[in-house]
Amino acid sequence: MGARVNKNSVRREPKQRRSRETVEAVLDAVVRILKRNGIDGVTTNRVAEVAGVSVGSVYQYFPDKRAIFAALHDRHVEQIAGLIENTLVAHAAAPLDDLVRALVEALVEAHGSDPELHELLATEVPHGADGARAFEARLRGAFRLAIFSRVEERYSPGDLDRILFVVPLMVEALAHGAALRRPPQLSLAGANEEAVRAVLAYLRS
Amino acid sequence: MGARVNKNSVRREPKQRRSRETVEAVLDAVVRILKRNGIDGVTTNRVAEVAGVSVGSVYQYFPDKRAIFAALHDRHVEQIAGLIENTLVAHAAAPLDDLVRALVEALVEAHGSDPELHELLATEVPHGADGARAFEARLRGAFRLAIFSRVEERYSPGDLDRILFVVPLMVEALAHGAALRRPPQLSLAGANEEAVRAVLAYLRS
Amino acid sequence: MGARVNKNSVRREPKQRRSRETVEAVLDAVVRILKRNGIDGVTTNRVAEVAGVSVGSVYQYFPDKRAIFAALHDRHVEQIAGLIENTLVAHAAAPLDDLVRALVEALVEAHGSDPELHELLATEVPHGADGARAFEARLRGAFRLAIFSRVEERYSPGDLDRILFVVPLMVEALAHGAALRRPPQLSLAGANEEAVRAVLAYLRS
Amino acid sequence: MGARVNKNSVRREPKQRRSRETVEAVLDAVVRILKRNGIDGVTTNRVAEVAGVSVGSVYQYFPDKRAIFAALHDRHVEQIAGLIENTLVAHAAAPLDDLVRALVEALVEAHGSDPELHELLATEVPHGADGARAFEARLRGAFRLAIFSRVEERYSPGDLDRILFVVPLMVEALAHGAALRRPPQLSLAGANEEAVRAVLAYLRS
DNA sequence: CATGAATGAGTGTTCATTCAT
DNA sequence: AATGAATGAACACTCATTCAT
Repeated sequence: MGARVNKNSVRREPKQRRSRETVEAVLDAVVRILKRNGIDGVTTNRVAEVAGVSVGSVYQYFPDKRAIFAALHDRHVEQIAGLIENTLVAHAAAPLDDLVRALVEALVEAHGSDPELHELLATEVPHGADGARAFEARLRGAFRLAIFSRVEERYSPGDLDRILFVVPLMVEALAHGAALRRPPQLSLAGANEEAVRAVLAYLRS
Repeated sequence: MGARVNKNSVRREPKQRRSRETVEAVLDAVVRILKRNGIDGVTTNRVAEVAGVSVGSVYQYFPDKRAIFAALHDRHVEQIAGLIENTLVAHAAAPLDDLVRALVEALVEAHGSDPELHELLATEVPHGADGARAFEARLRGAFRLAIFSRVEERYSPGDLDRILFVVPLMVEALAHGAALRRPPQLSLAGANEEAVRAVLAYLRS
Repeated sequence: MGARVNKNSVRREPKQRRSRETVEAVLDAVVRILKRNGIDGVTTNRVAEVAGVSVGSVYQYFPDKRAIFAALHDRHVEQIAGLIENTLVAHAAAPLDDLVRALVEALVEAHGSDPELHELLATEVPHGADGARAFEARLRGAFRLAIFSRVEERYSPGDLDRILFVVPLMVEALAHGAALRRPPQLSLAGANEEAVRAVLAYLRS
Repeated sequence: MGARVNKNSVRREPKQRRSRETVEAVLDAVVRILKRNGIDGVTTNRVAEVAGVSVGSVYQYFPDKRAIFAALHDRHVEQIAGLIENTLVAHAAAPLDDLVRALVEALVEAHGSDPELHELLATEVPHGADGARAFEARLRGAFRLAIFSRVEERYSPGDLDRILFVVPLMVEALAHGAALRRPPQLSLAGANEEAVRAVLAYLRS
């Protein structure tokens, strides 16, 4: 029986791994082309070529071109949300100041590590309103977790709603701004610090 | 000489008015199509048709398709910036609380009055990184004006840079969020209020 | 006034002529390719090339590929129907024998003059059931005219329906057969003659 | 020896049965898809799926897609020819009138029992000229048998050729017409009757 | 023999752009 | 300037066919 399970799993797993690998390869190819040639360079044939698969295979995994972009956005959102969740776990026992600082820094880092990609994703790669809303909701979920897990903080449900409305938007906007829209006079560290201050000022008000 | 100037002006003005009208008609046509058929429905030929001009005329005013989108974003940015500037003038003598509240409300109103368009502009209509940066810079300019004009507030240059980094991003993000990303439990007024609180908390910190 | 009419007509006519010419060119191109490369050689791009126009222009006149085939069938049907109507006019005063003989011969000639095309049209070029029915109806209309115009023949409405059911089918089938499905032992003239005999035998029964 | 033959036959037969079953399944699948989705819905992959076999298996039995269509036409021709042969056997001793009537009715029935399929086969499913000629020849063969078998009828070889040219074409055209191209005023029975009359009128002339 | 994932040549079609009128 | 028919490069996508398992 154990053998059977093994047999099944060794049969199914490679297929699933293959799938994931292909999907990742396609998404990476899109990113590479996006950076090299801009959105207009992203043709399904070129994506396939750069990903090292055939066009047909691309269409095995994505119903159409838009779906590729949607998946790219999803992957990105997932990365950011994962980052937040990790940060929260790592600072579960730390004072609020430190958590907020860590969160902001993590997001700035996320935006800053590949600013070009971020810009591209936000400004050129089409993503329906649903995608944008999903991003917000995912972020909110991550933050909800972060706040719930802190025993010392106690909020009424109404407070929680308001905080979960303000904080994700603030952190995302300031982190994005720190990485990509900093005015020339402001250093990255300074922007970072100011973002942390703003969030803490709100949380303490 | 006066005659010449007059002659020129009567000749040029109608022409310029004609130009502006055509440009506006084209931009409005894009918006209409965008809402009805999404970004993929926006073809230059259809834009011309809906605008009531010929394709050729569209190309008289825009070098290529991207330029149309760029102009659309520019118009939008200008509207928002104008709004801010108007609000600031109207509340030049008001207490800071009131100004901030008015600014937030004005932006929420701007986003909320045609949320569909906003969403579309932000998520579907391509706009290079330059466009996004220009938006930010324009907003910053409007806010700088708002702050400079208040004699009672005095900030060091460093403070000013930091404030001009944080506030526009916050206000824009929270107003956008209040109009379009509000969690179900939160009323528009509640979101408004919370946004104001957040901004004031930061400014007073 | 006459000048105005002229002006209008010289302006509109060339456009209409242009249209018809393009449509004919496209249809002729399809026929040429069909004979040279078979149905699989008929690609819209090749059709355009052979017709001496751009693909875009082809799509100005035909909504899609099937429409081209439909138009080809229509043209063909019209040619045959026209042939029948001409024959009938030319033999309006002739005895019935002669008319029938002339009709059969005209149709055999029509099928036989370009047998390859006929075969191709019937066997390879897709044409929905509607097309086939339209062909039949058109033929029936031509024959109805032929029979009505002969004062000497008098049929009850029921008879007429039956004749108009049998004769077009017979004539078409036998003429097609004489041109394209003749058994080896039978000469074209012999087949012709036999077809005429069959139709007359029926009409006299 | 007998043993060997047996051994071979028990081994081959199931295989052959399997083959026939697969072939039939494939052809039935084509018919089903044809009716549901038209000729453009007929893709080899879908055919395989609907037939419940793999694409690979389809290619085991058919060298390419056209061969599937050819087989479909062949099967259809065989059904009709078989029908004629059966009818002839059943009416071997009947008067000519009855035989002709039975033949016409059998063919009308054949066309009428699944008119949609017939239409599709004739108008959409490509079948090279060879196929059409083969159909004609097969029909002719069936009729030749029918005529030879009647001892009472005596025709000269020339007569026979002419009859074998006219009758199959007439019967096929009229039966097809009765089932699928009847004018609105004419009942199926009436069309039937008229077709019989026409054939008999010819045969007696 | 059977399978069905993978292939990639090739297709129909669109649409930004031009330019003769 | 304005027009809009014509262009044709380029694209998204399909599907007949293969072949490693």
